[in-house]
Amino acid sequence: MSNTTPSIIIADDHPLLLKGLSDFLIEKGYNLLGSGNDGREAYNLITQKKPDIAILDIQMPYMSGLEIAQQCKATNIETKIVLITLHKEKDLYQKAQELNIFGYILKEFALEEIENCIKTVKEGTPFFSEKIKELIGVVLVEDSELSTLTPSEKKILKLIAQDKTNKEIASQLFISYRTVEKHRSNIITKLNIEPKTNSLLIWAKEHHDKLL
Amino acid sequence: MSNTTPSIIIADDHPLLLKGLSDFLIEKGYNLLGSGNDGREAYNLITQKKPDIAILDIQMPYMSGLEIAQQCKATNIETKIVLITLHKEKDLYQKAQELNIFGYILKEFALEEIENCIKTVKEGTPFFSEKIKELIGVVLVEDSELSTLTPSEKKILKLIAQDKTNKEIASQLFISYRTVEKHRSNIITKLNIEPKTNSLLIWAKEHHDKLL
DNA sequence: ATAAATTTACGTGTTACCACGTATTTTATT
DNA sequence: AATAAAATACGTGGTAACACGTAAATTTAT
Repeated sequence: MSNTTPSIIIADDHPLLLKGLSDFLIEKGYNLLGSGNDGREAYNLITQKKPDIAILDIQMPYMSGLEIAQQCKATNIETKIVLITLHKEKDLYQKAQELNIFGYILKEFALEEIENCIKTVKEGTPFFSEKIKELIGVVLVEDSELSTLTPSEKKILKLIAQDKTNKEIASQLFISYRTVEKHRSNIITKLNIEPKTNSLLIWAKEHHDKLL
Repeated sequence: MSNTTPSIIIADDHPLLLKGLSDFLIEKGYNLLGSGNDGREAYNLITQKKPDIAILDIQMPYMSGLEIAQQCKATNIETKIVLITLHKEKDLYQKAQELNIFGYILKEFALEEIENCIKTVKEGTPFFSEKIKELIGVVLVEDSELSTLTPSEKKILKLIAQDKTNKEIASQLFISYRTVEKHRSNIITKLNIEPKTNSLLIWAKEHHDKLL
């Protein structure tokens, strides 16, 4: 492993957070090349300065941290992306595989964890905290359940989550409402949903994000 | 108005944010008496140092910013509370009236707004940003709908949001399930909910946060 | 081309949700 | 004490959701 300080750029649309992170990195002697207030600024910084590491908020105006990672992947920029966010994003794990995301930090993390993360990522090893890993465990199980559904079943599940009745779904998909009912029944069986009247609707609502 | 610098304490459970705010206030020459990482620390700081202003995160371990404001009100501490948060809390406006909350800052605010807020609050004038005020307009309408519900109706609505069936609700409240049905019917009428089968469940789920 | 999986559709029956009305008891309000 | 509001409960009828089974047409995979 090299001993050179990695070059870093950061971006967050929350001024306070950006200041906190910026001050911290400077105090610790990191080679901070620049900071941006939104996704566009962040992306420009990355393409211009080609930093070793980019620490980015997920939710930012103009471009999200994920979109930036996507662009970097597409244009073969080797900057390692570390995402930082408040929300425990559930489907991030898969995306982390596809894109070049090397780390994931929650904002409530202690400052020391950020140093750990930078150190680890600098050496090319992905860094995900324990809390994240717990979450991923749950998600993987749930996703394996979801993957047993056929395309039509997923489509119907999406519409259920959008408050459609069976009849509405049927007319929207040009099929009989009895077919929709059959699909519902099959979905319930596959997902092992408790046998209560509105449990499928409830399930669909709760997992709405995964259906997009 | 006085020209003395107001004494301030701050608290946030996000280290980065706390650092950002702390650094900023110090750089600007404010009289920062201390900072806390959670609600308990914040409350202790307030009771010990009696600052002019306390800038607190709403969501913190042990004690929320709101609970701290409540305690200060109860014990006649004159510290002016300014809340800072990421989430646009919806029912904050009414509470701001009851408690001694003098300001409300969103974390995405520019740093200058914080200075404005401190200046305004120091003079005893509440500070709420334009964005908050927009939100309050919407909330007041929605709350007026909710306030037409009787206590029992609200209780049942909560249970509906918790995925309970009518029978479950009935046995939990020791009333007939027919009574629950009647309440449901009345709630639907009062809230002007669209006449679809599970629209009440959907409504309850969507407004779940307001029912707590 | 044949087998397997998926989608489509229906029958029958149960339970839950919802509308609308009536009516008694309990709780507030004044 | 009197009136109003809220909570309790039932009747009746309609629609939606769900279980479980059967079965044909279609698509996908091998």
